[in-house]
Amino acid sequence: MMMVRKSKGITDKHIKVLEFVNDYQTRYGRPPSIREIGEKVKISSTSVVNYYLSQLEKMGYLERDNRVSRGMRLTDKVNQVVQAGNTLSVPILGPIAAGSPLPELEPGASYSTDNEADAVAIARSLLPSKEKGDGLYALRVQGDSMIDAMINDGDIVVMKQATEARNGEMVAVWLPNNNEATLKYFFKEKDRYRLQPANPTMKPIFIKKTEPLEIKGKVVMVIRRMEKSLVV
Amino acid sequence: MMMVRKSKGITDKHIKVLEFVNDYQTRYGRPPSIREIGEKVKISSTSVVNYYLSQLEKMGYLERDNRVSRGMRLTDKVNQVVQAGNTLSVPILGPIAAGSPLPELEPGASYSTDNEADAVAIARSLLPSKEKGDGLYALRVQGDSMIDAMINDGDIVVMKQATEARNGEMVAVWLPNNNEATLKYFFKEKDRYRLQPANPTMKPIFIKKTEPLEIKGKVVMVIRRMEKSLVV
DNA sequence: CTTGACACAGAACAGACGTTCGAGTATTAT
DNA sequence: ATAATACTCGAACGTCTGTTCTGTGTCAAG
Repeated sequence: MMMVRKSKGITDKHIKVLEFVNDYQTRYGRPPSIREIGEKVKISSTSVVNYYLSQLEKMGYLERDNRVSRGMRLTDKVNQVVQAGNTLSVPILGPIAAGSPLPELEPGASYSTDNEADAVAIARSLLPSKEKGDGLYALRVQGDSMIDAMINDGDIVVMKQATEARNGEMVAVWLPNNNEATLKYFFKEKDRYRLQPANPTMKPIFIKKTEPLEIKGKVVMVIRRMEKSLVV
Repeated sequence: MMMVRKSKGITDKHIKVLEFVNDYQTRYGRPPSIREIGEKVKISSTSVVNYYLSQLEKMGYLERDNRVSRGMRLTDKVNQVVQAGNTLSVPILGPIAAGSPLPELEPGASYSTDNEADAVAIARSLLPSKEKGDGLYALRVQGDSMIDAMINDGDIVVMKQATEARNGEMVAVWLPNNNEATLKYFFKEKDRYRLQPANPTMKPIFIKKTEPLEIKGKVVMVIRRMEKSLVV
């Protein structure tokens, strides 16, 4: 009853196909043939595989080159469904500075990487192996305010969406009372939070549990590129 | 006269083939067909292309899957000849610490990445576009001695072989008189060198030009992974 | 019930593709 | 010179591969 149709959406079969194409691609360095897909995804006709591939192309999950054997490649959009490739495209959502609030994220959303200019490619091998790539985003550090976190102006911090943290994890927090964004190691103590700078010579900040403290994400990685030289 | 044979070695044609396969692979996400290679490399017979591919396979530059269309993939060894893929495998040559000398490098050598455990994959898009990957190596920072360079224990510094530097570049230097390795911004002044810490709150070191100072490489990138949390 | 959209199967076709073979030319070693 | 080796070509073969077409069954809407 009613239009409870799944049409227009991705079905299990679609995902199976994408997964297999991705697996095959990473394993053999080339896309599979239509018949190879059919075998593994239990589709007994090449026309049906072709049918699915056309749909996936329309949905933007892959591009096809007509009349070329193995003429297909997965797009970045596939990362929302399946983890693909050696490299993960992490969107740079904006700047992070001490005085400005952190960019708001819709929880669970995957930020598509339409704009390649505003993204960094991270080699998957540098991330924890279980990391799928959901909820990963990056911020560009502005100003010297993170120096006590050993993070410099211009650095890129790769973060994972989170609203809580375990002791010892480095998190991005927003302190409404201080109107301040900061990156610190997080420790929950008796009745307060201890925010410990990465630089061991610096003193921690203590926040009472009654005071507001918003965890915006965990720091996964920090990248500093040295191309442009210091001009002092 | 004499065995000035190029045989057993790579010829221009071989490199042309590898370059094209690599270009095609990065552009289309799949290897080219034998005939596509022949067109671009100006080989008018498929059997000749096959001939070269067999040789390249024997030399270890690529693997082939018999009787499969586009059944070939480049190996890591290709990186020594051609820049391949989205990701560059940079070998970690050893630790860097204040008190221990930096690893010696044979100039111009390309350090093959046999051992994947001792290498980091760097997304090529994070490197300067002209960077080919020769003479790139990485060091794992040991201890807190580089804190004034905003570099932490456990960080990975990606370096490029160099014995000189321009003003403002961050270099790894060995100071024989002090028996110290350090990472600093480099400035040549009238009769001295100024080594400026990345942390603007720290004071520079001055080295008279009469004193020895060995530049071991330029810092290209710093990577800090946060997987393991701080335990204090 | 009829219609139409949708998912799937099977077969057939034409072109793409890897492989092999016979033969020719150039380069080097003996 | 002669033989061996390296390199190149062209063609033919059989299979792989993408495409297309016809047909079947399901299911919901009118």
